[in-house]
Amino acid sequence: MPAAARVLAVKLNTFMQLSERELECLAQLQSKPAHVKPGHALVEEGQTGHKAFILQAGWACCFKIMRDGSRQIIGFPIPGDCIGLRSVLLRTSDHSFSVLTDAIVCSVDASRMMPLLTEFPRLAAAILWAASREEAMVVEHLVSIGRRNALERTAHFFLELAERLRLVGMATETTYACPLNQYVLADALGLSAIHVNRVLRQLREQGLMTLKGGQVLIHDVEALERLGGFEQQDRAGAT
Amino acid sequence: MPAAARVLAVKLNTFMQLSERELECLAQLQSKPAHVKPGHALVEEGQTGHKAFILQAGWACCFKIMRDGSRQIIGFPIPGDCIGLRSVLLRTSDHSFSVLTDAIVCSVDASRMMPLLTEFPRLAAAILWAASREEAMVVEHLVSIGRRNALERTAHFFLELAERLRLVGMATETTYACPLNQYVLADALGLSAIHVNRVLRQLREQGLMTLKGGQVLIHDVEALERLGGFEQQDRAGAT
DNA sequence: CGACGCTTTGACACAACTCAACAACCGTGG
DNA sequence: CCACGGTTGTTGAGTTGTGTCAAAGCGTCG
Repeated sequence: MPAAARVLAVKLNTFMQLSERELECLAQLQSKPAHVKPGHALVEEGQTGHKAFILQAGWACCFKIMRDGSRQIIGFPIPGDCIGLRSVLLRTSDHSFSVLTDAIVCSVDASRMMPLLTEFPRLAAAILWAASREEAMVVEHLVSIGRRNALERTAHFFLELAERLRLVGMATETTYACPLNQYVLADALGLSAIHVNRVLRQLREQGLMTLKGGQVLIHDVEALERLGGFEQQDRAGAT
Repeated sequence: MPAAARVLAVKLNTFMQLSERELECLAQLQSKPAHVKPGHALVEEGQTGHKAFILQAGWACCFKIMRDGSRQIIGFPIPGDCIGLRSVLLRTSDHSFSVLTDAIVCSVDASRMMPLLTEFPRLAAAILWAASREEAMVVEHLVSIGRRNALERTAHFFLELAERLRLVGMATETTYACPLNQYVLADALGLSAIHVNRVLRQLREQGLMTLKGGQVLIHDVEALERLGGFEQQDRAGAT
């Protein structure tokens, strides 16, 4: 299996042990990894070509654009995450994806996807599991925007990101690279860019965390978790 | 197949034609329908008993409680919807479910769920599809809270609800029964109950819609859709 | 060097929240 | 039958969090 295609396999493996045969199939599903430039849109909302991708390296975001031009970012896929899984199943994509940094993606052949699910049911279950985890993240995001104020919300966001990145070895306990600027953060957190700035300053002045030069530094994990109402998730799978 | 168990089947059938055998299995998965009283909690957050339910009649909501006691409602399952599908796959339930009116539910035997997915792959695909649709709703909700103001958000909410209810024959073009009070609406819309009241008044005074005595009346669909940025969804499935 | 993208800051406006009170509606029980 | 308490809806006044506008600081890159 090509090295790049292995990211997804590693992830699904945490849910259930996959056989040689299943792993091979998973690998065949993925095209040769392709480089993508920042700003490139992988999927446009409303698009009907049922495309899916697996992010191998780099940062991306999925979002919806409102009529007035503002946008809401739904989430930030990190390496190993599926992009546009839903658009394969539903007829059209209900949101857009674009790449934020130089990235590497494998596209997934959607036409081969459905038969695969039928042929390798365990793989289907694993994918269902991955989709569930993704939905859980969206739910947490929804709760955050609905019932946390800007400060709590931002604290929670960076903690959750830290945890996800740690799982794929892209973060230490207290620091990680984060190429998201304040405009992007604003669209994710449901705030204005200017307010994000104010909030980041507060977090900095209270000695909780710093975002500078694309690097997140968490100074006081405990206090930050208390502020953001963050709870370490048990993300192990079943069976 | 018991009449009550058919709700789900009808829904999945809109995605793909299911065989006799598959339908039968689907029916066997569901327990005898049980009555549930308002306020009853079906699933508690953090609970590890992997239970899932299918709502047959009545209204329910799924939500998360914050440390400070406030809550965010994620969504309102309506008849035919799955409750707690994710908690079967992830180890623990990440949010709570409770019933708002007198309701009828079938519980789904989770231990039989996983083997079933392996044995009836097409059923697994159908369930994956249903899960995708549910996630799309959560995403739309997220966008609403993040980037729409109270008025737009409320308009959008009642339109989306109308559309969903219409699919199961519980709404006409312009009216439906809606037993949600302003406190519940507030927790769903990420607002305070008092502000919901003001918003409802505005909608009423502008001749757009009325919520009175548990009945929603849409006076001007077009204007309401324009206000809420609502787009009729194509919800047909693939294959 | 200037242009550009991103960050930072201040002053002000406004949407939504809080608190407090009251009104309408209900089922219950005297 | 009416009085009652509980729930839900309604309204006003004042506060606060967040958005908007405007402008300046700072790096980087061509």
